Amino acid sequence: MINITLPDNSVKQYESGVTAMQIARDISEGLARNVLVAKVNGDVKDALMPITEDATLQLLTWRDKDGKAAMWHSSAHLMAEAIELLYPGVKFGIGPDIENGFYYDIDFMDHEISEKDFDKIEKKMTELAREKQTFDRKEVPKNEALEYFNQKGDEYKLELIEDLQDGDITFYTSGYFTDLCRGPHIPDTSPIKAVKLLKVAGAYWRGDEKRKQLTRIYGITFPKKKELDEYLHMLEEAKKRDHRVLGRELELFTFSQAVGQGLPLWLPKGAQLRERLEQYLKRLQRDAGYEQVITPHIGNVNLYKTSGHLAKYGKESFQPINTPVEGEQFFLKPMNCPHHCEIYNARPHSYKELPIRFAEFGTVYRYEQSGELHGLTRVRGFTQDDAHIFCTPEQIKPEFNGVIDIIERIFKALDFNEVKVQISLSDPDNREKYIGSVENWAKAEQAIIEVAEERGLNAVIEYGEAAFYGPKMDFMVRDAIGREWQLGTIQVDYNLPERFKLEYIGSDNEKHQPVMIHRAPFGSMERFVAVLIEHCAGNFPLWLTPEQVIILPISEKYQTYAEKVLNLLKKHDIRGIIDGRSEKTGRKIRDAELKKIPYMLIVGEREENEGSVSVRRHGKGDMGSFNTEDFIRMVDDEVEEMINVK
RNA sequence: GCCGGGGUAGCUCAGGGGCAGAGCGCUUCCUUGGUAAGGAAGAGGUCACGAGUUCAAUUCUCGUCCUCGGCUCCA
Repeated sequence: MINITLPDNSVKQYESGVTAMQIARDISEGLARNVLVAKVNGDVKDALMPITEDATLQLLTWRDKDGKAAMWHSSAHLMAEAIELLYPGVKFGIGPDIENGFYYDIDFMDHEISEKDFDKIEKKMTELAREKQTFDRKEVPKNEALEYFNQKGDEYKLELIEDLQDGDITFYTSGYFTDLCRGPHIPDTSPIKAVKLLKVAGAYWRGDEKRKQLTRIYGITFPKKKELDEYLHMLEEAKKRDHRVLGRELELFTFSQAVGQGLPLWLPKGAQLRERLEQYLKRLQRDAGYEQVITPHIGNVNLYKTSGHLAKYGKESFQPINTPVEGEQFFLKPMNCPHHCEIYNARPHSYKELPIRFAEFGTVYRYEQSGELHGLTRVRGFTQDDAHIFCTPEQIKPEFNGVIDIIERIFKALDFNEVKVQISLSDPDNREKYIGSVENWAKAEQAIIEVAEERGLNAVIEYGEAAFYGPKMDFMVRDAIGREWQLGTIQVDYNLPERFKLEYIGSDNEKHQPVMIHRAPFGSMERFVAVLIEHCAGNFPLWLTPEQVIILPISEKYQTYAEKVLNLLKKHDIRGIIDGRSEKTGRKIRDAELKKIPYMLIVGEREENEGSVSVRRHGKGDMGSFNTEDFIRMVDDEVEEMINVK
């Protein structure tokens, strides 16, 4: 007999060899129907795998992340089975589950495949799923495994098996399809009720661009049709929020072929919005002891020799600018740090001055690969909300705290309420790839971990993810429809202080090297605005939005009164416009709603007589009549509340 | 950079070897109104750019640029 500990800490005894499925059935038939896989002593296993020793057991269903993963991985097998039946002779690469669904990389040989074929494959998958095919696991000796795929003529699987140890190889068979697979899988195909193939794309075998490109088909499955519909609705919603579409509709930014790929042009409304963001951050930074600096857009090639960037990125970036002077070369700056180091070096510093914080909205240029460019999230010219903090090793911790204060204020002011933090530290088994002393790294990493703990940040620590020059902390936000975006970053740097020979005189009258901290709460203005647009679907917070108020006179007779109201708003720094067209009120309201202007003020005879405005809130409807002064106070209060959140 | 879609009016898109199309938007006129589309008329195009095939190319072929979905990359 073995002891099985369930999540509620109750312990049950079973015969050795019992399966998770049997235990589930023992608890309730309903649970057994929903079990997809099981976590046995912390490892996710097939629900039908015999358990032969004492174990903690957690039964996983569609509600669990690992349950979904198993379902989608099994769906990848199901898709492969359908494709093998429809296109005999195709060869298979790998087919894992991913965050949303699964894919399979397939060499279709002579078959042409496109989205037009999805319908046929989906139908076949649904048909096979209804057969309630079981996923049967089998351990296979290496030579047998090779023999199987040799006969099948699948060189991709053969290559995968070559890399595996004899004894570690398992096959899963479902219906007519057998695949090399570690598992785990769901018990049978019956939970796969709704199937949708999403897109087809090319992907190199093993991610190597020198090797053959396979066809990758992405798909997703659900246990209920309704859930699939909801998912597809979410995708539609995401499409509507696409910042490239909203950016055009709301006249925020554009691109021009004539100017060049990946070089955004900010339109007046977009520039206004961006400037407001910059002003806001500048104010926070001024209060936190930062000093603004301004540096040129280019730097002499020698600057980048010193920084080391030339050797690493020179060929893959924008090429140098030549001058009439033979041999003189300048580079567009790909980052602001070297310039800021030179500012630091402009005169000697005492320890009493530290920390020194230089801030600059610095525009930089990086030659990103053409296929990587995407709207405002990935561009070739962008502005970082950059700052560099020069401090002593002891000051790392308070400086991190100060930066996090700023980042948290910003996220709150912009309604990003779910924030995750990733702390990237060095790989303890691979010390030699990092620059800087072991003691300094330990000190900095300790400081970062402590800060995260003391502040109760929702943080994960990743060892080996640090840059060669220092550990870092990255901030991820979840947007309104559940997608995660990486925004702010704080990075410790031991490299540039060394390369630029940065120093300060300590209390011991000796020279010491300061630590440099790079930080950008937004990341870049471009990327941040893109994420913000998609987060709020273009409905910007009142304090930030280009036009806060639109005045809608009922008819041209009230144009003068509308102008009077507008002037009053202007005096209180409220941004507004008048829709003076000879259209009906219904029409003006509709257009203002589509332009996502937060407040609509309808004014006619009644309002003119009373000195009032009829207020309509975007997306919410009629709020009734307000004394104009009261309305102004309401707007002021709403703006204050957003900006001054603690 | 690589693979695969695509580029026709400001936007969304239809069309197709021989007169360039629709809806929305825009302009003008009529209408002067009360919480999501009032009516009429009009303007607007080198069919991305360059070459080739053809009596004739927006349409077919090739190249370039741009764009979209992936892959790779990301100081």
